[in-house]
Amino acid sequence: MLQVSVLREQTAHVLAGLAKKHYATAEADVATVLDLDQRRRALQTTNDAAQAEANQLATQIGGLMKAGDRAGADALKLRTAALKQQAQTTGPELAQVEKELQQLLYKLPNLPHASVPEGRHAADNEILREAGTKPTLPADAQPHWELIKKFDIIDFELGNKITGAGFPVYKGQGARLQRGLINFFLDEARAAGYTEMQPPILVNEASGYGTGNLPDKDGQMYHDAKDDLYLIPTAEVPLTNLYRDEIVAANKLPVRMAGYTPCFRREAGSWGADVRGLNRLHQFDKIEIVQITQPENSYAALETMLAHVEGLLQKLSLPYRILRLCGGDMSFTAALTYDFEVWSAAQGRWLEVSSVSNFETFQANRLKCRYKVEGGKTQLLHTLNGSALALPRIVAALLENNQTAAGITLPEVLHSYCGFGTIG
RNA sequence: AGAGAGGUGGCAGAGUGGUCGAAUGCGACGGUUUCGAAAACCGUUAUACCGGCGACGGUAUCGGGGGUUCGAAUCCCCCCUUCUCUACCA
Repeated sequence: MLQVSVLREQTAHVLAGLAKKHYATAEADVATVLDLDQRRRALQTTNDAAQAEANQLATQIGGLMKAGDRAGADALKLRTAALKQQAQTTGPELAQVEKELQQLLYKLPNLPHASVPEGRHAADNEILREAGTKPTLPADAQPHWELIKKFDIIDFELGNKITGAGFPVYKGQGARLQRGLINFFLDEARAAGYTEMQPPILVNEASGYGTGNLPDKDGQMYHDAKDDLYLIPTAEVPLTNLYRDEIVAANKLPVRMAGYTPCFRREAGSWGADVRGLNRLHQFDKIEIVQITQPENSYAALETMLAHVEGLLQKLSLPYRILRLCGGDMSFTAALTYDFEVWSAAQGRWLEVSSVSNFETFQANRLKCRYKVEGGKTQLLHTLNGSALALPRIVAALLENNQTAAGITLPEVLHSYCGFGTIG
């Protein structure tokens, strides 16, 4: 959520940013925000003054009552009754204006960083670099959805039976590969200075709002109506919300956390042709890294996260490329996002396996996540996160890129983690 | 899941209708003292919003929300949560 003060003091900058994100009704919405803000402040000034008078009268009445002057007290009560009546209209009016303001602010996306390229679609993303060697596959190479059947390691039919589409069952070496990858990613994160965390995978409504998943993406999360809890779409939600309503001590900064969790996404409306196999699932495993930093350090932190993810892909010997997302393709909450894609050789396409973002104060403002600067004033922190990494597409690329007549040859680094070097 | 008891500032812990944003202690910070430190003493020590160039003033917040009242930390209702006992379970 953007800060009203920023809209008020840097209106032109805000409008330019929203335009870069292709937010259609920027002019009108910003004007409305400013208008609501002005009305809100005027109403609060009026209300506060009335409340101050009422408080003063209440004290006087108390004094009169104690002195036994019932008539005097009753006289003052006439005035408080009038104030009360006034409050009955201005009070709800203020609440209404605040609510409208809040709802409109929830609708406005974050402003993009200066380095974000112009553009509307994925095709406009800037390719930062490409690395690794694309493998030359044998003539009878198969896509991963065939390979998993051939080696009997991931079973979609069984998942259909016990749950539904998009909930695969990992079997034998498939399950062990999952476990090995999870451990590998967690160990790497720990070595890079991230504290391993195991959060709940159901969160309450306030947490959904804190990271910006609500109200924007309400339909994308699984929701348990009975207890009003949401299944997390990413560990970003519980981990970042650990710092909701906190004033973080300066010596605890930067916060660095890593967590493995299953992730749940309804993917409403996006179930289509090119989402076969492991490309898109309702449940998948992911290791997420989260940082909370002082504003002046957040872009340096983003670079370290980028380097960390890049190192993982290099250790897995997967060909990859890094994209800087354009304004139109970035998420609602991000100020700057780098996507990592790996080459899925049999599909002949790039698969997104990680998204690393700086949210600046956008989440922190909702979260009320702050620290104290010199002089004792509180200031919003910056939040960042990235996948390090999401498993299914990594598995897809590992299977496709490393298929040989003898089976799937796993990269060296995974052998000890999995307890085997070859699938098949 | 049933019964009972609680949730107050960074922590501990008073306060059961008015002068309470809240005693006291601890901790932390600043100062005095000291060669330095400890001890002692003095002082400071929540957050958000509104008004003001500022000094400062105002409003709200005692788990959350609603209500009663001129006035609520204190009374009433709902929710969340913690502890004890019972039940259950990995």
